[in-house]
Amino acid sequence: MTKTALAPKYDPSAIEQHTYRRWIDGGIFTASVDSGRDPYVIVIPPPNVTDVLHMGHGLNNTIQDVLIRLQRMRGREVLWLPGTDHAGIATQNVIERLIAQDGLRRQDLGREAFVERVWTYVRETGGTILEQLKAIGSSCDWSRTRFTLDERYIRAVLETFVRLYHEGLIYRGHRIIHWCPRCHTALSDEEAEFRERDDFLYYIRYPYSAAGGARGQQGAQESGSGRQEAAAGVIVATTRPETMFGDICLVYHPEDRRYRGMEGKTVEIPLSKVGIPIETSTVVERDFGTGVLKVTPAHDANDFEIANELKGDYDTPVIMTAEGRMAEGPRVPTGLQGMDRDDARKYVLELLRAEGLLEKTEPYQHAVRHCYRCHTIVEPRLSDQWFVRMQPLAKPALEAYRSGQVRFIPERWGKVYENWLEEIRDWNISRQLWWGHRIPAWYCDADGCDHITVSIEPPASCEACGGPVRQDEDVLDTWFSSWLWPFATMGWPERTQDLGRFYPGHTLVTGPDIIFFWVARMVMAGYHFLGERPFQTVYLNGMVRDPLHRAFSKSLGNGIDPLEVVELYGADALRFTMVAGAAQGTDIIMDRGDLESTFAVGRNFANKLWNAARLILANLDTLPTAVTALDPAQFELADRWILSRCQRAIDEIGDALDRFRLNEAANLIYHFVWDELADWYLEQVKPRLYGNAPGGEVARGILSYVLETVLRLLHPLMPFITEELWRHLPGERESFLAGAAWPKSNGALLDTEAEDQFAHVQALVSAVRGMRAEYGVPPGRTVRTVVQPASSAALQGFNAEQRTIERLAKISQLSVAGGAGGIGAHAVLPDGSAVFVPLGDAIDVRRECERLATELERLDTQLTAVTNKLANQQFVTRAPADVVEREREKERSWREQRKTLAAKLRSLGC
RNA sequence: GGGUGGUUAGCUCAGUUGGUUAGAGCGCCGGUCUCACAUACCGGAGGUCACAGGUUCGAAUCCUGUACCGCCCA
Repeated sequence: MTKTALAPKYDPSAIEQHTYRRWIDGGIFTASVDSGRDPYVIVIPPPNVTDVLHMGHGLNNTIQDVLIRLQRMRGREVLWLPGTDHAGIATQNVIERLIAQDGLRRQDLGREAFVERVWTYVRETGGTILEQLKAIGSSCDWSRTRFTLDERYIRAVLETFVRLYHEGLIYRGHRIIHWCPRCHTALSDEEAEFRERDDFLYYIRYPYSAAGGARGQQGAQESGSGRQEAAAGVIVATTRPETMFGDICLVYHPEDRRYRGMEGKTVEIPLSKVGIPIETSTVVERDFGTGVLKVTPAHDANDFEIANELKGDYDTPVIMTAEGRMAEGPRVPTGLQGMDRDDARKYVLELLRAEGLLEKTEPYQHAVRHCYRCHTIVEPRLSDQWFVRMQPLAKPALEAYRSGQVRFIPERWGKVYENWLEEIRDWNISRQLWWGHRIPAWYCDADGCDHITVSIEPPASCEACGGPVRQDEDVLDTWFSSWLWPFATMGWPERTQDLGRFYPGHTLVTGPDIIFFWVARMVMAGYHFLGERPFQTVYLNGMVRDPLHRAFSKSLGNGIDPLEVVELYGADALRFTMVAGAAQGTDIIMDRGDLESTFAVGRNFANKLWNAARLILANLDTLPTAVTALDPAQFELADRWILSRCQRAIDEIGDALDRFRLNEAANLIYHFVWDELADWYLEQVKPRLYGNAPGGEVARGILSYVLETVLRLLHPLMPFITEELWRHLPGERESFLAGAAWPKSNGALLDTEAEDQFAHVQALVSAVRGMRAEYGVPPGRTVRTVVQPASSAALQGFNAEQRTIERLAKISQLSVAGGAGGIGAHAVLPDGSAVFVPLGDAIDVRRECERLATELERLDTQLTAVTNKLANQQFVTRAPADVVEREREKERSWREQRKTLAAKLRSLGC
């Protein structure tokens, strides 16, 4: 390996791109179909083809990469399959905005030219987000990159449609759907999100029609009002007065006494003066408004259903256009025709007020559906659309969860999934867009034939009558293609090698916001088309939010650009910070105002590792001896200690990762590297490295082993820096850390005794440092120290590491013997060992007495508590034996400490 | 309206099945440019674990209720 001196500061920009290039050239990320290894597969949640990387992608893909790199190191045949989604509405919107700059609408271009325009854009920019994923280290198999509009993928989508149609699971339906008047398309239930809105409830009088001859019935008015006009009609409360021109009747509950006998009477719609009857329906909520409901079947889903139940034979008058403007026609007053729905509402209210038909207005908060892409209020609209019959598909998906075939992390999301599937409704998959998979259905134009030909290949003529056909204008919901992602990416419906080898997959990592849109539907599709679950575990990561807990969004400008973070602090710093900061499934808060402190953890840690490695590598000029080839008899206490701690790190980190506790794994490796390796072992080992102490070979062998192990353990989290340092390790090993083996712990190196003894060493050093600081001993000055060990472990530790203790605590001479009394600074270690630092004049006896007295007081409080606990028969008999034993141990040690402390107080004459 | 998550140090958060003297990072205070690292080292301060009840020998952890913040569904 090249032996170049490492820079004193870690500079990620100098190595990241180059390192990524090397991985690619080495073919490390490419999955093999014939390796014979056990596969491990993750399919990426495909980002929109027009997306640019944001922090949410950053977190999501980092988690995937950690899992992928771990399994790769564990020897699995790993496939992380990347790709993008054509994102019908979103992408079409982008291009429409683009051509709008030239004053063009898509209709001006025509369908073909417009779609070609989108393709041009997608060819130019579609790879952007995938390139950005490389900047954060994602180890995807780029040779298998897919797009939902790849030729083969289109084939899979069409095949799916045709099959489901012939199975009776896709049908054409005439009903109210959610319509976005801005995007000009239908939406599924999931795509029409509820949002709370502060609105008004308008109480409108529908006068009795003159023709109807209804006379002064006491009707909808509050009894107290007693106003004369009250007699002249029925009052209806609505949030949408502008839709009243589409009313077909008014309804009240048949048991509502207030309106008894009104059934069959006629009122007229204000302004338009169209006469409509009054009916009854049991679905009316009597408590709402006045208890009378206006029924507008073409513009409200509930009303549509109510209308279907009514006895009378009614039309469903449509009074609004696809653009959300008031329609032309006899029902809408001419002054309103062509007016936008919002303006129409204002104008209608104005007119009603003028005519004295607006009884009252009250504030009303309610949830209104909005388009999930452009946030425009959705317009319920009656139309013909294609639907998927969901119940039969949901069944196996539900069963998969209940039987544990598909599990969620965190578990609670499983209930959300289950609940949605239980109450599933049919899925509207038609989109009135141009960008997407065109629906493979052809309508017959022949007179009297209403056959629909559904096939993958365009039919020459109607398959029923041979008449001329024309294709459905619409495209399919994007999710109708992405629900096939786990297998369509692998070549389905062909039985490809990839499909045989890599389906089913293992883990899906995504956000809880798309459990319905995507996760549940993928499970359905997996079972329906392949008879198997698409993955076993769904890991749902949290969202990235700002300090006010708001999701990052472009309009708020509160987002953090991951690429900016990569540039400033490096991809590893970004990754580590995110993983360490995001506990399982919880949101992560990041402040764009203070990037420095937000990412300090990761950046500082990378630099720490870099420098620890720099120290070690600088001393490995000769090939170090393997740990297993060293003579254990020559190990110092610290050697045994670090080796033992290292084994625990291996086990604990592996365990945390297996449990998807990525943040625990991050914190474990952090503390092992920083607190144990750097702060203690590297300090302990220096004399041996610098050659003035024997044992250099042992030290170098162990350092080399520990560093190598650390690099392996840390690689999934911080791939770049570890791969770079890997190159500098002397000796023969795997050429890429990314392809190297995950470490296995060696039970023979576990050494509880060494850990125990070394803990006493650490305690002593800390105690002396503390006393030095307490009395302001200058850092350069050495002190004498006398310690009286209270346990054999302490005694052995102090003896074994006397030189270390002296060096780290700046002690001129450490006496491990009795007689630790007199004027000076005093401390007691957890096991009761007494420490004495004779500071002579520097000591203020009164202050020392106070300090020790405080200590004693604290001990007494604790002792009382533990003594009471142990005196409690209930506790001793009911608590588990090991808990009781631990309490006894505490009491022993505190009593010991107290004894020592009391003696010190006496000797100081306090 | 139903469901669900949260409320722990100034800030961001850990705390697995109830058994700690409640932890971390950042920030703060004091001291050090000690030959790997000032993106560092050493020492330190800081919390009645939202509130009120309850279960238990024992509650940050379990139960009930309240308040506030969030998300999902209707």
